[in-house]
Amino acid sequence: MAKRGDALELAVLGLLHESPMHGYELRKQVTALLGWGRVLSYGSLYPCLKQMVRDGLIAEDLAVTEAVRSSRRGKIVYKLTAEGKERFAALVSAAGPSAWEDDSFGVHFAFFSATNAETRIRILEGRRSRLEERLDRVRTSLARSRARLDRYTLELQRHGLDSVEREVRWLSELIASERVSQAAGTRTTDSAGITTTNADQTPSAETNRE
Amino acid sequence: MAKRGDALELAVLGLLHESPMHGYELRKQVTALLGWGRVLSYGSLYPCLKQMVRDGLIAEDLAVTEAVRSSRRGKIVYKLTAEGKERFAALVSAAGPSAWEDDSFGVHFAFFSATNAETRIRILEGRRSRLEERLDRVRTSLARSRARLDRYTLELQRHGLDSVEREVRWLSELIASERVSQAAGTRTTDSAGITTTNADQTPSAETNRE
DNA sequence: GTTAGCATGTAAGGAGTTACATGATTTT
DNA sequence: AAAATCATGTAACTCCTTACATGCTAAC
Repeated sequence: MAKRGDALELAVLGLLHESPMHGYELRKQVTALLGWGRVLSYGSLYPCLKQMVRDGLIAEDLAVTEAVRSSRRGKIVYKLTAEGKERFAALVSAAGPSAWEDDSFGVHFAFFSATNAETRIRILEGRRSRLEERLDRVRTSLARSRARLDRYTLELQRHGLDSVEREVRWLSELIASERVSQAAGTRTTDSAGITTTNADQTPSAETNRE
Repeated sequence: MAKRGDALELAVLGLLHESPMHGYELRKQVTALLGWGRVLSYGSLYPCLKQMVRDGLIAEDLAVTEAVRSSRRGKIVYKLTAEGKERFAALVSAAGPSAWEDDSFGVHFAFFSATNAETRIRILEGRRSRLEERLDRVRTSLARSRARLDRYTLELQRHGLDSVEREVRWLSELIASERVSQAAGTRTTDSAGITTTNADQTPSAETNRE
C-alpha cells in the first residue's frame, strides 16, 4: 500500500466528488488545491485518468460529454463511479503513514471535511510526530558538527529547522482546535445517547461548507 | 543540461572537495548537509558514484583504500580528480535556473563559500523571483475561488502562502547582506585596480543558457 | 486572421525508492 | 553469542517531467 501515486488519485477522486470535470479543468484545480503553485503536468494527469477508468473508479459522464460533443469534439467529462466513491471514502479516512508523507499530507488535509474529527486528529498527530523525528535528527547532527560548518551551511540548517518548527506549531494549533470541536461533538451525541451520526461520517461533510 | 541529478552530483563533489570519503559516510553527510532530515538512499547514491567514476570526476583514493583494505575489505574511499575539481567549480558558480530549483537550491546554497558574491546574489535573486511567481499564482487563484473553498483548503493555502512569504523575506535579508559584503569587496579591488581575481570564474557568468 | 487559451494525448527517459542480497566489525 | 551498525551493491519498479503532436475556439 501507500503508493506515492495515491496522492494524485485522491486529489482527482476528491475533486470529482464535488463535481464532474474534464481533464484540463482537473489539472488547474489540482494545481490550485495543493497551494504554493507547483503545476501538475498533463503527462502525469492523463495517464492517471486512463488508469482510473480502467480501475473502474471514474467514468466518462456520457450525458454531459454527449451534450457538449456536438460543439467541442474530444472533450471528456469524468464523474465518480460507485466504486470511486467508496475508494474516496476509504482513502480519505485512512489515518496511516500514507496520510502523513510530504507529498500526500496536503491532499489529505484538503479533504479533511470529508472525514471525522478523530481521523483528522490522528493524521495531524502522525504528521507532527514525523516532523518531530526530523527535527531530532537535524538537531543532533547539527550539535555534532556545528564547529565544522561554514556560515552558509549553518544558515541553511537554521532556516530549515525554523520552518519545520513552525509547521509543528501550526499542527499543534490545529490539533488543539480539533480536540475542542471533537469534545463538543462527543458531548452532544453522548447526552443524546444516539450513535447513528457517526455511522457514515457523511453528515459532518456538509457542515463545513461556506 | 540541467539534469535533476546535478544536485546529488554537486553534493558529492562538494563533500569530496573538503575531504575524501567512502560511500557510507557520504550518505550521512549528504543527508545532514541538506538539513531537514530527508535521508538519501544507497540505491540512489552508489549508482551515482559509479557513474561519476566512469565520467572521470571522482576516483578511488588508492592510498587510503589500500591501507584500510587489509582490515576492512570492500571499503572504497573516493577523492576528486582534477576534472572533478573543474566540474565542481563550474557547477558551483552556475547561476542559471538549475541553481534555483527546489531540489538543487539547497545544495548550491550549502557550497556558497566556494563562489563569489556576485554569483551568490544572482542565485538568491533567481530563487526569490521564482518564489514570487508562485506567490502570484497562488494569490490569484485564491482570490478567484476563496468563496468556494472550505475552511481546511483555505487554511492549507494560507499556511502555504505564509511559508513561501517567509522564505522570500529570508532571501531578501541574505541578498541585502551579500550586497553589503560585495560593496566592501568591490571597493577594495577597485581601489587596488587589479582584475586578475575574476579571470577564472566570472566569464562563465554570462553563460546563462541551460 | 492571428494570437492566446482550451483541450487531449503519447513517447522517451530521468531520478530515486524499495526490497533484496551479502558480509565485516563493534558493542553489549 | 547476539544485536547493532558499518559497508557495498543490484534489480525492479514507480512516479513524474519534458518534449512532442494535434486540433478547436474565443478574443482582439
